[in-house]
Amino acid sequence: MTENAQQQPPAPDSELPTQYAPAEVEGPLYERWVERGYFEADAKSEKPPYTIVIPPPNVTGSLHLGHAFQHTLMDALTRRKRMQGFESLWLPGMDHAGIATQNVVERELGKEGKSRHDLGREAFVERVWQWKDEYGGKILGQMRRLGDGVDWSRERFTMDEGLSQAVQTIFKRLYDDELIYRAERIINWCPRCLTAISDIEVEYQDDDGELVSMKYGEGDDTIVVATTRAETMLGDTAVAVHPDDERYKHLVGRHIKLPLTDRTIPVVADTHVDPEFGTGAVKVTPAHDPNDFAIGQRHDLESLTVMDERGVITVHGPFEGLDRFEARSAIVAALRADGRIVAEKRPYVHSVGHCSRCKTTVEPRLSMQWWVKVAPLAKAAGDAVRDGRVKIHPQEMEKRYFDWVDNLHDWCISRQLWWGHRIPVWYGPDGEVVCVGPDEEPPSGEGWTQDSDVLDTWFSSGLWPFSTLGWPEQTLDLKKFYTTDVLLTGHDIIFFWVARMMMFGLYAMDGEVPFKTIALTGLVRDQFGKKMSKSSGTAVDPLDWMNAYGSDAVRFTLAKGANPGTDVPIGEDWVQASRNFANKLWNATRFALMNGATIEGDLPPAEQLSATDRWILSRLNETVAEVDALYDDFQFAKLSDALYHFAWDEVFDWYVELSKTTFMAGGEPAEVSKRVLGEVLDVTLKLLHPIVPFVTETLWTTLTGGESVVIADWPKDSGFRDSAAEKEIETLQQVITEVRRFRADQGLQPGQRVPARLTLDGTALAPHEAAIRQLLRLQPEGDTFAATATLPVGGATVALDLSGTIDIAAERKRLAKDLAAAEKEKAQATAKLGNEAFLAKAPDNVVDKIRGRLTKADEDIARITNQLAGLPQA
RNA sequence: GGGCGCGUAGCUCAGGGGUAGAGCGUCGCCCUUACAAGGCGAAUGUCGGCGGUUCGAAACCGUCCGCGCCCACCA
Repeated sequence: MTENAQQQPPAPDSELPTQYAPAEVEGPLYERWVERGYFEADAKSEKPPYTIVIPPPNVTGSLHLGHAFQHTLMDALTRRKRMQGFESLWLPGMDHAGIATQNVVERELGKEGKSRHDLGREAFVERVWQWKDEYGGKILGQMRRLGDGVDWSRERFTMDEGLSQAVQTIFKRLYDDELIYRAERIINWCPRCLTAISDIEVEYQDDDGELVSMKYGEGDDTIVVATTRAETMLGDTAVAVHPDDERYKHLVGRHIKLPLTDRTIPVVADTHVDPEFGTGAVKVTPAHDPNDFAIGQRHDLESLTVMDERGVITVHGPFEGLDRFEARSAIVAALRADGRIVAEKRPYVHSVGHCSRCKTTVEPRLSMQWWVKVAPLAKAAGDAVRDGRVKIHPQEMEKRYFDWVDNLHDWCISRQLWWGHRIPVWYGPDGEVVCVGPDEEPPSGEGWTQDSDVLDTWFSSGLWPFSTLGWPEQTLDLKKFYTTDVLLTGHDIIFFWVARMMMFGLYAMDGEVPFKTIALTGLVRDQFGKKMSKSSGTAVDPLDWMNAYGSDAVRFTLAKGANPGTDVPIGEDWVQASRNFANKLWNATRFALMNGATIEGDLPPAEQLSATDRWILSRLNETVAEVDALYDDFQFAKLSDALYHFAWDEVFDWYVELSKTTFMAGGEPAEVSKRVLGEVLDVTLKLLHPIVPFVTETLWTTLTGGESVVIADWPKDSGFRDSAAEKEIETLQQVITEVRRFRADQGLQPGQRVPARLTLDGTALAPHEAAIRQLLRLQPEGDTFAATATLPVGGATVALDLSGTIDIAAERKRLAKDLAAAEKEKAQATAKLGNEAFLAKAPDNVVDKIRGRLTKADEDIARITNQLAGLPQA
């Protein structure tokens, strides 16, 4: 609190303090909303449903600005729909986040000097549950702080009982439909996490490597192959060349000696080989490279695995026990000693896959895993967008979605982890394989064991839009709230999550899409547009800002940055600016309350309203219409901006200022204006509520005495428009601005009262004389007039004389500058209107516009000339 | 290698065939009884370069330069 604020006398007619203190205001409100059940949706309601399921945050996480951003938008959408009379459901929950969470708990264990194997599977999983109970809810508290209007009675977790049921049900169904199968293939293996990961969990980046060319074979039968992965040569079972490659035709079908081993390997011809690349000959390691595996299949080659799950060489000999990278240099050294290295290129930049969880270099590995056959599912997922049943917003993102679903490889879903949904498949003593459905007893007896793997975490989150509503049970919730309306999430998880929900949703719900619209957001960045990261210290804990400036300020800043599909920069200065806006709302409402603004009774009919009143009501309705249209197009930045400017520039800086004169004069116009001001604030606060729920709740309930703006009716455009009043007030604003500039140029202090004579008769501004005098600090009359400002009003002119100490030279200079500008304008417009091609081809409204500019320029020139002539000689 | 997007005021970004916009920052005056977290006023741009289409281009087309992101089995 500033000294200044403390010196303020308490406002007599207001219960509100002079300054907005978000921490005090926001605190109690959220719990009250929850207690009153405002966010609980009723499946039996007659109202039309509006559903958003939250992208479940990982239990390992805490709220970062990216969450705050998306949550603000989802909250705004569901709050608005609730106010519009929808049965609005925003369903919260969290994701068990398989690898991520297991890694975190393993790290914890590591601090105690233990590994998960010391505990054993059951105890370890128990430990993860404990961890989840203890820390997992952190983000839920942060959601409350942010003001998320979620239905806590429906909170879900991707490993809760219902979800497990759903997972087992769909697994069984897919298995029976032969859309889930088990196969041995090359998979992406993380030698640190010790599990398979799917293609999209691999992040490629350019790494420095070395491309070595090494000579295989003896005597005349030699061939040079190039590789970046020399260590895999221990597992080579062929050399491949292109069938048309004349250089090697004589070798195809022959066997050559593989160096450092006692094996010979065949030379095979395969069209996959690019004769232009390197030497045109490629070593083939079917067990450690997906391409080589394919070649191996075609030529019936043996697959030799040369390293274990940690990437340690297992081949007997000098390299046994070496890590894969140590083995690489050791083998290159050994080959060099043999004179078999014929060329080396280093550094050789090439793309290398890394585990998205721990950044370890991924090792392609031959392994038995479970797979989802995605072709038919992906086809349906693509078609649903192609035929418009699901809209992707912004539309440019569609292409990215199609590129993926239309070129999808089968999805490896088994993970060699302990934390997750266990694969519901049992193996019998005689090789039987039984997939167990949710209501079935697993086979019992000697020798039966369950598959030890768990499912990819995205398998269960792929079921999220319907499993959270009770599927596979045909619940009331499912009936009422599925298909959900909007899926709002970052564009970074289109493939991980969005596409999988589409596939599973269509499959499980008999072709009913999981959501009507996919709204993709950008990522939150710092104030310079740079990526925020913990390591560089640029990551901000949103709680810090929420505590300092209020949740509303953080929310408003994020909403203002939300241009569709683009990244969102945010800086502390901007949050401060939003806090200032909240404070402005606060004080404007205080002013209104102190002056008796009211929402009692009907709005007076238009005949009883002043032009000022009609102007602001006209603008109010335009704003309602504009905001509605922007909401429907997910244009959060624009609608926030529109509200910001309407409230601040038009309502607070003009309507409130103009109304002061009306209030001072009293009488019937003052009564009318109180009602209009109450109306304008009532509607404006409602319009702002979805984005800044806390401050609007406090102000709206104080202003209206209503129970809560959360359950208030969303404003409707009454259709009232008054373009004449808008024009009139616009002119008034121009005149006032012009005179203010004149005053400022003359060095008159803003508060200094200046005697002045207004000649407004016969102009539209006549009724506004009192307001003009008030806003311009003009005294009723003056004796000596030193300078004349003559201002244009709707065709006529207003002569405005100002007395005081006038800097004639400065005024002359300014007018000369304005005159030059007006003359230039006139010349341009004249040239344009003299251009026959322009007149012939330009549309009428443009020609009219140019004519208007010419008229205006003429008026300006006349006015300025007049003023210059009226200036006393220096 | 393919695809998408972006280059507009000091910074972050809107806009979009017919006189260049916002917020923040900057400068000047002011505690004008809602608000100094405020008010009023001001300055600031060859809208990335070059060509083309057009009566008119910052906007449309082509091309070049710079930047970002996504995809790809670059041995």
